[in-house]
Amino acid sequence: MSHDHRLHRPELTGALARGDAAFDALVSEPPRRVPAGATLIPQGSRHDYVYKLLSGWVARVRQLPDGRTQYLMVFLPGDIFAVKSMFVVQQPDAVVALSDVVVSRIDQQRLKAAFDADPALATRCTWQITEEERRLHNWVVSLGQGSAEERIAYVLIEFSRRLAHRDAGGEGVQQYGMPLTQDQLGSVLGLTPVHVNRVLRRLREDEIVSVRNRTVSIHDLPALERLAHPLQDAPMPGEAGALTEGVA
Amino acid sequence: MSHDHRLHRPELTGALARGDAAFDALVSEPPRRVPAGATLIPQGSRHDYVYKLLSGWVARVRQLPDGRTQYLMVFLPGDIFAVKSMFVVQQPDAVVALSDVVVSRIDQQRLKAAFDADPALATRCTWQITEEERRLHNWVVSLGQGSAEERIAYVLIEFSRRLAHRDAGGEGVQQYGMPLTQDQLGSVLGLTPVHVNRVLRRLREDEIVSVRNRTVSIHDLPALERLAHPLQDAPMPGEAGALTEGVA
DNA sequence: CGTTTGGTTGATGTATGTCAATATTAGTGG
DNA sequence: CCACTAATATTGACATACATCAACCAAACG
Repeated sequence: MSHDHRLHRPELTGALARGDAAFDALVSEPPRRVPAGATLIPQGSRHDYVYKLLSGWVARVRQLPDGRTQYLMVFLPGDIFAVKSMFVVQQPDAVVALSDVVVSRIDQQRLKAAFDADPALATRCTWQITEEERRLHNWVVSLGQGSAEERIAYVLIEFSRRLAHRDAGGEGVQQYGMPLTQDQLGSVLGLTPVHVNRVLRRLREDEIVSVRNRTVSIHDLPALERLAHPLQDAPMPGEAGALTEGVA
Repeated sequence: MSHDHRLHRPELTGALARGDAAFDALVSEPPRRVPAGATLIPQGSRHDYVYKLLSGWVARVRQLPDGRTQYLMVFLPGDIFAVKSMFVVQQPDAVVALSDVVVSRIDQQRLKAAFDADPALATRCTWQITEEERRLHNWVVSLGQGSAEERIAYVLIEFSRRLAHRDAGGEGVQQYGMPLTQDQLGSVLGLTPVHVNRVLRRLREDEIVSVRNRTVSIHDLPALERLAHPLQDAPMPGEAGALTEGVA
């Protein structure tokens, strides 16, 4: 968990790190291993745990009564998810493992007690939701205004940034593993899998990105960013910059 | 601020009410009156206040560099907004008044201090973000999967419910004022204003809802709910499972 | 090896966008 | 209260991005 100092309040850095540690300290059970495709939280069920994702990819999914499916959020290692458990009885969405995954979890009641007792932990949890909200805002913009091409470019860049963030704090990574199938990508993007396929083909033919074998290879990052550009948040000063490091 | 006991944890009711009162107690300046169309928070600016909306409608808006516009959230009286100010330096989106509005506000630093000192207030703030997140999830589903008709039906019902919630706690209200222009509705829904117009005409001709004069009149609520149904969150009652099992 | 799952491609349909003109309503100042 | 203007709403003709349907192919996999 790290954050961009142009965006986030730098005075929180310490509290966030302490909150993160406090979270880990509360974990009592050993981490759980969950295979790809498994459901961590079934949709509509009562649920009493909050999770931290240690490795692998996980997604929040909503299935409509008539079968349509929308992915609402993709979580990457370091993310805390289902913080909502502290506030709601039922999770209105399922959470599923996109790849083999390792998570640790805490009972919501224990966590809520600690939340009340430790402001740093409260800050860390609230920060996580705030961060999710930011991503959701971008998501809404993407779905509401973006063309298929823009949405795809955007999501591929977002993944790259978020992954790089953790590993290196660098600009983004040009190649990364991405367990989503084209079908799932469609459900993330609100597009048909065949349309996803066609757009990916075009991007590949134009030598911008290729997505093959669960691997994304960005060949022409500037071009990709140009495509995604209108959807970036905070069109701030110079250019869409890297997310920078934080946290010791 | 009230909540659904089928969804929210009942044990929080007290803390939420206390947190709400704590928020009000922190307000030092008299409420501010803001005229329709005014910008409360400009996009991309540094901002240091958290607000509570006392009356009127307010929205969070994102303007893309090429002019496209997406509304990200509509706030109704009772909502606390810009809680994010406690965590981020810059607001990536503008917040504008959709109607004449009255708000009270608190400096983020004072609020953050109180947040750290008073778990009930922290709970209230975090609850608000959680609630926003829930709405955003529904929003993403709506944009990603809904047809124009479904989205419109859904948004009209959501407004009705949220308004009724506050006033009566009842089911929803059949008639209410709604300051959004068709153009703005389009920016909320990710649709063209002319398409919004056409769909509204159809709904009016079918005697389901009419939107005229900044007033929404629901003539056939069951029909409207039937249209919006697939997009509702939390297929609450027992079943709804359906999503692939597979845990090991 | 056959079966499955995911990917690729074509032909065709449709919901929604675009462009553009006209009507209506809402302000505004005289 | 009227005349003028600017917003907003309405409608039509036409364009297109994306969906749908339906094959076929290529890895992955037991």
